Formats: sequence, structure tokens, C-alpha cells
Amino acid sequence: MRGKKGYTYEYARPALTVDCVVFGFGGGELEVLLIERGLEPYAGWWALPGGFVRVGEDLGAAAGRELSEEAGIDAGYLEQLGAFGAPGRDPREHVVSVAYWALVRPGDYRLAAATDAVAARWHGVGELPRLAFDHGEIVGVAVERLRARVRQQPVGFNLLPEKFTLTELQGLYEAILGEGLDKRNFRKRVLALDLLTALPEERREGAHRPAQLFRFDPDKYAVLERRGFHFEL
Amino acid sequence: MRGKKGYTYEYARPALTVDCVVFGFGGGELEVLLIERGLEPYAGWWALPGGFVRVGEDLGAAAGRELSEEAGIDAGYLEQLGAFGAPGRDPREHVVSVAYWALVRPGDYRLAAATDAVAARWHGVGELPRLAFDHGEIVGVAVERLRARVRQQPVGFNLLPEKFTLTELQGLYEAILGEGLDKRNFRKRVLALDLLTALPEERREGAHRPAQLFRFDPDKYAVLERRGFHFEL
DNA sequence: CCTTTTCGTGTGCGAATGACACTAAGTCAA
DNA sequence: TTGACTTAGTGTCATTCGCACACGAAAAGG
Repeated sequence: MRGKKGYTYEYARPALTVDCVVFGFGGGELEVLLIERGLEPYAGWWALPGGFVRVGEDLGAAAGRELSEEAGIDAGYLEQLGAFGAPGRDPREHVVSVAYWALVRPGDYRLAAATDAVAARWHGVGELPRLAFDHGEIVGVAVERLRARVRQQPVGFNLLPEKFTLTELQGLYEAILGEGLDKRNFRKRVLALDLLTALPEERREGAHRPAQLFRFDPDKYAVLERRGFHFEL
Repeated sequence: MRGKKGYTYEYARPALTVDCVVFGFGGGELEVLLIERGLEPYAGWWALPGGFVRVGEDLGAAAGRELSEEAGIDAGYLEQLGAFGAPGRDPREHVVSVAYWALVRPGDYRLAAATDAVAARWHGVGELPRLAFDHGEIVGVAVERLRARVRQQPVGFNLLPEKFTLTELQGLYEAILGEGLDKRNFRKRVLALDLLTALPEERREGAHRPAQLFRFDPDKYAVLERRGFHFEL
């Protein structure tokens, strides 16, 4: 195989795709967005949204494009996970996939804008079906990464609506980390970080005391970030 | 572009390479192995060792192969860094590179087995020349990753000879982290982890007190690893 | 035997962490 | 109106952890 300008390709090229692990938070549980494949191979299986990378297209941009095309999603946070290229992962031929993971707020998506997918649905990370290709493995790595990231950077807010209560935030962290947290200590720590702004509103629902609403303040975060900082939950 | 079995490739494929950031420890400094390119583009520039991925070849295997072919290196530790695919990173065409980083012991390499490289040399991470492509950026990310990893997993030992003194180990950590560490606290912590075995030998050199030699013990590490643990320096 | 150089060791103080239980505020039904 | 129910919100204390810090020991060489 030989390129146009005298440059030698010693070997044929593996195909290159991007796949996205999209996290959402619903029903008190951490969820992943999956699509049901309409085409072979793995027709009828659940899989990660993704597709081929175009020549001249940035990898991150390709991931974002696939998300909006295939699921009508506008991701609040998008980070590369790594490349997965085990030879047998696609039964057709050697396909290398660059995986990304994303966080979306409830509401920042309209499912079923899909083209080649039969269906798109959220699945709790605890009850995932068997996935196509090596997508199960990819999701596992993504969950690990999310857990590590959430302890060190305030990315979790991208899974909550703009306005939220501290109890909701704690529920989110418990869902992500998979462990219970002490209420008082959690509030102490979170507020000590000084990343949240208390809104002049409260959320009242049900027959009980209303809760203070907060908003994540990116400006405050930028200040902290600029002078080396540690998050620590 | 259309594949053999009726499967549609909607777009041409970007080329796929692997590049390796190889770390070594010499002269009390953290070093990176670079090769001097013999071919255009960037002929005469320093660059990371790497090359094209073969179809059917695992990515990690490709990285290992390039290392041994191009630099006669047997890496003690090899980890993927991520994919770099900005459209303009290679002036010829769109090339996506999967980067790896590796740690090698002094002695586990014989430089200048290179084929298409003019020269291969170690460079202190503090005094790197300008690198070809986006390799400077890749090295930056690799150093960051090494710093993060070394705080949480005992990977540093892969940069030292089998037998080493605690002072050498401390020097290594200082070189990687780029900061001075307290001698007594360092020793306390390292020994408390119970990962090292004291050897019945000492290293005597120069006109001063000889130092106890230690060896990293993978078995002890495996035990710790098996029941969730934290490293913390 | 004196000098030089590196090796090896313990304590104490202030900060951070983690366990822990009750009152406050609201709704609804009796 | 009052009592029952549900979730919100708050402070203390004991323990652990992190970090600063200084000197005697061992060897070699002059």
C-alpha cells in the first residue's frame, strides 16, 4: 500500500471508530445510554453509541458528532478514555476504537434521534445487559475512570440539573461511588470547598421541610484551580 | 470506500500509529528516550519512537514491538496514554497516534538498534529539545500521568535496578515528582507499605557508611492489591 | 585518630478525618 | 388544632494522619 506523495504505508490500516459511554443520573441510579443495534454484526444487541472517524476530523469532535447525531445529546463533559484495539474485538475485521465518556444533565438529550439504531435507552450500571463487541469492558473502564475523576474534580455537577439540593448531590455521589456517605460530613466538605452558590429559592415537594437549592459556580472553581488545589471528594 | 463483505465504510480511514514515551532514570534525573528522525517530515528532529500499527496486531503489542525493534528495549512497564488525533498533527495526512508510556530499568536496553532512525538518546525531561509532530505535548501528558500513577501504584521500581538503596529510591521519587522529600518520613512510609525485602547485602562505595540494599517484592504487592488498598506515595 | 561523607533513626504538634443524634420545618389527616 | 410523618439541617469529640525537625553511626582515607 502506497500513499500519494511517495510516502510508504508498510501495512494496511485498521479501521478507526469512536464509541461513547454516556452517563446519566436518573431514579437515584447511575445510568448508561445504550443503543440497540439494527445491523449485523450483533444485530439486536445493545451497544455503545459510536461510529467511524472521518478523515480530517478531530477525535473529540467525532465523538461529539456521533452523540448528537445518534442520540440528540449535548454532553456537558467529554473525556477520552483510551483506544481499544484487540484484534478479535470486531468479527469482521480489525477495528480500533477510541472510546470517550460523557456526562449529560437530565434534559440535555432527546433520545431516539437515532439513524441506524433500533432503539436507545438508559440502563442502570448495575443491571447492564450483555453488550456487543468489547463494549462491556469499555463500560467497566469508564465507570472506574468516572469514580476516580469524581473524587478529584468537580465533574459530577454535569449529571444534575442546574439547581439541586445537597441531598440530591449526596445521592449522586453515593450512586457513583457505590457506597453510603455520612450526611453531615458530606455537607461539611462540599460547602467547605466553596464551589456552590446558595440560591434564594427552596425546593418544596411532598409533606416535609423544603430544601435549600444550590448552583455549581464555575467561577469559584476557576479561582481554586488556578492556584494548585486538591478536591478530595 | 467499501469493504469486502458488503459492509459500508462511509469514509476513508485515517492512518494509525503508535508512539512510545520511554522513561528512564539516569544521573539522578528522569529521562525520556528520543530518536533523531532520518526521514521527512521533520528529518533531523527529535521524536518519540513509534511506527505504524499492523492489521491484526494488538495495540500494546505494536508498542512493544516498536520499542524492541527501534531501540532494543524490553519495557518493565507499559501503559496506554491515549489517542492523539488532531487533524494537523502530521503535515502529510490525517494520522491518529495511540500513545503509550513505558518504564525501563537501566540495563534493559541497548540503544542504536534503530533502523530508520539516525540516532537514539536519553534526554532529561527538564531539557527536552523541540520535538517533531505533537510529540512535545504527548510527553507532557505522559509525565503528568507518570506523576499521578507513581503516587498510587508502586510502578517506580521499574526504573531502578533489582537491588537498590532507600536513598536511591527517594532520589527517584524526587526526580519524578520534581520536589524534595523528607528523608525520615519517606523511609517510614515506604517501609510501612511492606513492599520491600531487605537483602542480606549492603552497598559499599566511597568513603562512608554502606547502605542497606532492598528489593521490590511483587508477591507482597499482590497480597495488598487483593484486598483493596491505598498507596499514597 | 581525625576528617569527611553518607546512612539510619523517633518525637511531638497541629490538622484532618470520621463517628455519631437530635431539632426544625413543612404537609396531611384525624 | 394537634399529632404523626417525612425530609432538612446542624456540632462535638476522639482518633488518626501528616509533617517538621537533629543527631549519632559507620566506613574510608589521609
